[in-house]
Amino acid sequence: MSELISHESLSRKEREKRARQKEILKAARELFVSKGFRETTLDEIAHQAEFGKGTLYNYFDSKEEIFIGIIEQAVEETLAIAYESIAAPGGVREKLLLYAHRVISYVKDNGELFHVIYHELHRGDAPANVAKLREIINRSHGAWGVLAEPMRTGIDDGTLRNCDPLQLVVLFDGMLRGYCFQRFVVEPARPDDDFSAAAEFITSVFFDGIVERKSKG
Amino acid sequence: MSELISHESLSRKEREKRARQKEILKAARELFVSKGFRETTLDEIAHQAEFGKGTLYNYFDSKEEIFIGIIEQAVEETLAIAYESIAAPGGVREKLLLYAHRVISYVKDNGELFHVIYHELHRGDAPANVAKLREIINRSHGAWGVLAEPMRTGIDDGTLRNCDPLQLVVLFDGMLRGYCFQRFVVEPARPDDDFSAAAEFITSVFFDGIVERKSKG
Amino acid sequence: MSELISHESLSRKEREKRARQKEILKAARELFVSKGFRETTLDEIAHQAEFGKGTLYNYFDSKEEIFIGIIEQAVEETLAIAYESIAAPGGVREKLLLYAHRVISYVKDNGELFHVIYHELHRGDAPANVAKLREIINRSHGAWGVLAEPMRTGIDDGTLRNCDPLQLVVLFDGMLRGYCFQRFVVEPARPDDDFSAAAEFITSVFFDGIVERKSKG
Amino acid sequence: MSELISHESLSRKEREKRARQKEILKAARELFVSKGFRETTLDEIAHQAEFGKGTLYNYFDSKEEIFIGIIEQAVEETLAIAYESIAAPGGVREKLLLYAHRVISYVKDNGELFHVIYHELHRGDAPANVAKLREIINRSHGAWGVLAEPMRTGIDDGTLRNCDPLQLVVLFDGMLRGYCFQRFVVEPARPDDDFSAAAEFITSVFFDGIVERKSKG
DNA sequence: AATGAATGAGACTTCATTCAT
DNA sequence: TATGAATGAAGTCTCATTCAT
Repeated sequence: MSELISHESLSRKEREKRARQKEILKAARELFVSKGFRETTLDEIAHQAEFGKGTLYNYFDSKEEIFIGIIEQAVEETLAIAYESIAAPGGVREKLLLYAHRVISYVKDNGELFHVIYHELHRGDAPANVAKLREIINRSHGAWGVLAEPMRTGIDDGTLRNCDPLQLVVLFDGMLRGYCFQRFVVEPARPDDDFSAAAEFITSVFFDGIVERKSKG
Repeated sequence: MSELISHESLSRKEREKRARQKEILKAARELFVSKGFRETTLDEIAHQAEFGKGTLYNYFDSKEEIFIGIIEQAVEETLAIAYESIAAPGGVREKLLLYAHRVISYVKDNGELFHVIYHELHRGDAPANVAKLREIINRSHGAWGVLAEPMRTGIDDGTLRNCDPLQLVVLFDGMLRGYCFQRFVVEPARPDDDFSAAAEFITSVFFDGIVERKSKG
Repeated sequence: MSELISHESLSRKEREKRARQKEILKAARELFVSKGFRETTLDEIAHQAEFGKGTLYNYFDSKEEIFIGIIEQAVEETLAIAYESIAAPGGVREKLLLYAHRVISYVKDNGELFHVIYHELHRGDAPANVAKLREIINRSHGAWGVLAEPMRTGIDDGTLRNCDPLQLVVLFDGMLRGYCFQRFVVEPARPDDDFSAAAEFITSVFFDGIVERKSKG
Repeated sequence: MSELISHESLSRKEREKRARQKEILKAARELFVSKGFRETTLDEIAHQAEFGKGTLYNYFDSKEEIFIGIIEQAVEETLAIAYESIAAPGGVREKLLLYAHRVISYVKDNGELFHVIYHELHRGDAPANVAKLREIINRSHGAWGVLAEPMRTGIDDGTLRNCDPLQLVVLFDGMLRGYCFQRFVVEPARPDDDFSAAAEFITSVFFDGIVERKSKG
């Protein structure tokens, strides 16, 4: 029994540590997103997380480790969206429609997170953690690979034009990011409108193009 | 006459001042693009521009003013691309194809410039120059408006689907940015391939969609 | 009876407390000697002593108190060496020879302990414990006084040159420290050689000088 | 002529830089000696040197570089003393007597400088500059080698006992350091007495020993 | 007009000490 | 009593900006 207790107590400690880490990441994430990584000070993070400055160092080795933690979170979330989407019932179109939905919601809630991340990731002065970052970046781009699968299926069964499926994913993703940027960054004040319609419109443009087709013959 | 002379001399001075400013902007631009705004020091800019550090302050009031100068340059260039594109002969499709060309070349040559700019522009703690920046941002988004014109024409004459033309521009631009990001940031090492083909492919997807059409039957 | 019990229990407690203090001092001493006082953290001491960090404060009021404890130990040991030496059978020469032996062994085993202590003791910004430190320092220099006794005897009975006996002790001690510094700090890698011979040589130089004497003639 | 001017101006700049470096070293040296290296803050050095904190970094890359600068100074001075001493007219005894004089004066003026230096030099966590420090340390011990020369001469011509000359230097130096420690550190308050007599006494003990010799018989 | 040495606010990080459990 | 998470003062170092030359 003492074993159980000790096990439980260890588990509780570990759980509490994880919880604190998440709290800190949450606070830092908000600030990083609204101000950028370099522009956010540890004092601000500590204040936002309602901890003392030194306490942060009990959970992360450096400011950079906090940033890496956030990136890991975001990458996991991105991958989750991709996997959820391809698990949707139906064909490619249905899956991408769901993906569009999810991405728009995600960006709406998380703002410029990806912008900040890309900004920091792709710079020359990558710090000591090059190896870890490389791995994370690769995982991140893995989301494209996940979505490429149903695309390939569509190509193989003759539903879609014959071309590089990864390329197609990139273009679709590009349209989504473009939309989100214009919608949430350039015109953030506009009241929420129908994001479902937006997702459908984008998906429609991607599959059918923008040329008007006199249906009927 | 002394007025004339003084006027001429002032004019020469003015011209020289502009020339110096451009040199500084050129140096700063290279550094900002490769290292980011915060990470570039005035020492580095001064060294790259082959001026003394103090001299920079004879041409710009602050580091931020230099950044604004670069943004202005970039916005002008972006607008120029938009105007050139819509001036191309032919219909919407030809104009957008040219735009795709131009954007890909531009990003290839200027790297992450836009990334850095967006990163800095859309931050909460915009400093004293809010007004000036707002104006620049608006001009920047003006490029979308320029491209929206031919789009509207296409819609009006029934060639294109009936929808918000600005929205369409945003999606097309998004595909281009997505492609460029994947091509120049994620896979920068890949040898240059046929960018014309890429531009045509993207334009084709945009106009015709990705669905395979059994032409005729 | 309860008094007795309580007294006994207190006594046991007291004994245990002393034991714990010694354990802590032992751990701290090793670290202070190899890393210096300022460079050793309480975390390291706690880990080395296999106690929790907070527990240390049940036995010492501050990091500085730990250091003082170590100094006290060292001073006691130094005095012990002095007293042992003068208790040796024989005359001044035999006593000092034993002292040389002891000091060399002690420095060999305790490394730079004295160096660290002197370094910390003789600083301008002596903290709150000035009084206590002064007292300890005086005790420490007392070792010289102890050794001065047989020296004075030698002077009085005409065996040694007539001069200040304390001065002589200081010079002899200096030679020993010089030897130890060169032997254990400058050339620590050299394999152990005959320290007895060294002690004898030093003692011989001190008593007889370095001038070659044509014995007899 | 412009060449000459430019050459002169460069030289002036260089000279001024050296002068500033020396000012900073002077200020830092005083503080390091009285408080120790770790205990002296950059703010204090800056204040003592009457410079802004940032200015120090125009002349030294880090606090550690300042310390290294001081060590280099001290080592040069030590070597100078050694070389001056062996250049003195007369035999070994006269040379060592001069050395004793010089060392006592030097320690009187520079206090615990060497103590601080040794303390910092011989520790485990030697920083990045291991190579440079090693070289400096070796130069420093070179002073012993310099003094060993006349010692060897004395041995060779039969004046001195046959033994390792370096060993002898170490012992003589030890006596001097011991004397200085007792005189300037332990009893700093004592009014200046006759240091010449002290130097002569120490030299006499070293050469002749402390045993009373019934001259004549 | 050109320069770069001087400046000090502010950044990240460490660590002795406290205190709730 | 034993613990170690929490704390914030204090340390080193950076860099945009100023100003005397």
